[in-house]
Amino acid sequence: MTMEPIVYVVDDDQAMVESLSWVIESVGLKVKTYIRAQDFLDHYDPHQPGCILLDVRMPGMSGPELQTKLNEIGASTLPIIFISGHGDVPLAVRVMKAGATDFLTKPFNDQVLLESINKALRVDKTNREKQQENAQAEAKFALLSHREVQVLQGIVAGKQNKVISAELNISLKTVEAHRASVMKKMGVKSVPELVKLVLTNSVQEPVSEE
Amino acid sequence: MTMEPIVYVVDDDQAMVESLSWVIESVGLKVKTYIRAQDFLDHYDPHQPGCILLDVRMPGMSGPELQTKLNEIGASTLPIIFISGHGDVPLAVRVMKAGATDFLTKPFNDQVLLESINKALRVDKTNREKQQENAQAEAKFALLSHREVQVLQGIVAGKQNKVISAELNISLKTVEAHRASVMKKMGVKSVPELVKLVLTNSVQEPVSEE
DNA sequence: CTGGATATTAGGGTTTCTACTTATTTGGAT
DNA sequence: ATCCAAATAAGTAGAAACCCTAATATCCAG
Repeated sequence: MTMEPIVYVVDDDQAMVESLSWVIESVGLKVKTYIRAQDFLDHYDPHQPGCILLDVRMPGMSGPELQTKLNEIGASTLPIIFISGHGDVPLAVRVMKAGATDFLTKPFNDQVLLESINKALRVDKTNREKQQENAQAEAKFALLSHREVQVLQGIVAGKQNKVISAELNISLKTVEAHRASVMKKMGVKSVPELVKLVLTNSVQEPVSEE
Repeated sequence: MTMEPIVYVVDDDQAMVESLSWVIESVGLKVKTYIRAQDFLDHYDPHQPGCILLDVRMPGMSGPELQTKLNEIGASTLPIIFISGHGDVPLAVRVMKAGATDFLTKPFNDQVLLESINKALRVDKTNREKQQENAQAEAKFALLSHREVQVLQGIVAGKQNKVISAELNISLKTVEAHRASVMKKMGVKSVPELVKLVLTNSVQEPVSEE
């Protein structure tokens, strides 16, 4: 289920919106337009891949304000390309530092626009793939019981079963049972696979205090 | 050997340089100044922590040109804070996309400047720590013979010794010997440690966010 | 030529992990 | 109260890994 990406155009200038839509659709990309930032917020689907072409200056919620809001809610960070008619360097720098992928000043070349959109869509794609992997690892992790998590941490920390059993005050046999259960639930057949799964998916690591 | 960071000021405007130096030194930071980008290139030490305050427009090599050059040679990417007297949005966006940590337009508040410098120095510090760990791992890795590297890869891939021996067409006993040698040379006592060492140090990238 | 590093193999013993089965207890959820 | 998942634990057997010593062959450098 690889959804076709959508280029969201958020701009209050009707003529600009139509012009942008024409250019973007001319290369076969889907476009959805909003004349107010709030409209976008109300209707967008976090699971839909794509990117945002966002006007800086709009009545109501401004482009940068929308960016801040999207960053705050966190879920599904669509890449944002800002579009501005006036040269405001501090603003441009601020939104770039806040994670925007580009900041275009009018008038701009169609080629520049499309290039920027393509890059944003590529970024979104890799982000989503990463998130996907992560979600799957999290889902498996959620299946583990409290004890199993403790044992998992011991394994990843490189501790032997007997060490884990001593630390948790349970028998070696019990640790072995939990260990087998962990391997099965996490869907791996070797310790290195388990370690990789845990490390590359930002699952919590054992904090070895000393 | 934690060297004191140095704020490099690269600007052809003598008055500006003195003003910046005064502010930066007033909070106890060391400053070195250059009136030409080439001077900086000729004299800077990649091992010296710090950051660069870089004027955009200079006779000879411009600020962005220096940034490009530093990115090309790659080694020791000092965080760069650009300083500009004129509002050129496309330029600001370009250098930010190229990795600059900030872009200040004159006139700017001392507080803003110092805040930006502190952030750049923090970024540099974490980058260097990461590079340090990486270099140590690389050094250990370099000690391994060809065969040992092959066995290491097998281990990290989660293969059993007998599988590795079959793939390399050598006896199980030989694999065991190489395996022990690998663990010793890499300075680890368990497979999970080994996997972590390899995974977290195989590919390094400079950190750029806060 | 010789010493050192590397690669290869082996024996033998110890430790650890895995697989399979069985069984008791306990704390929630229905 | 009953049922179930989780935690606990034991046994047995075999596979795999670890540890130590030792031997042979090759190649390179001093």
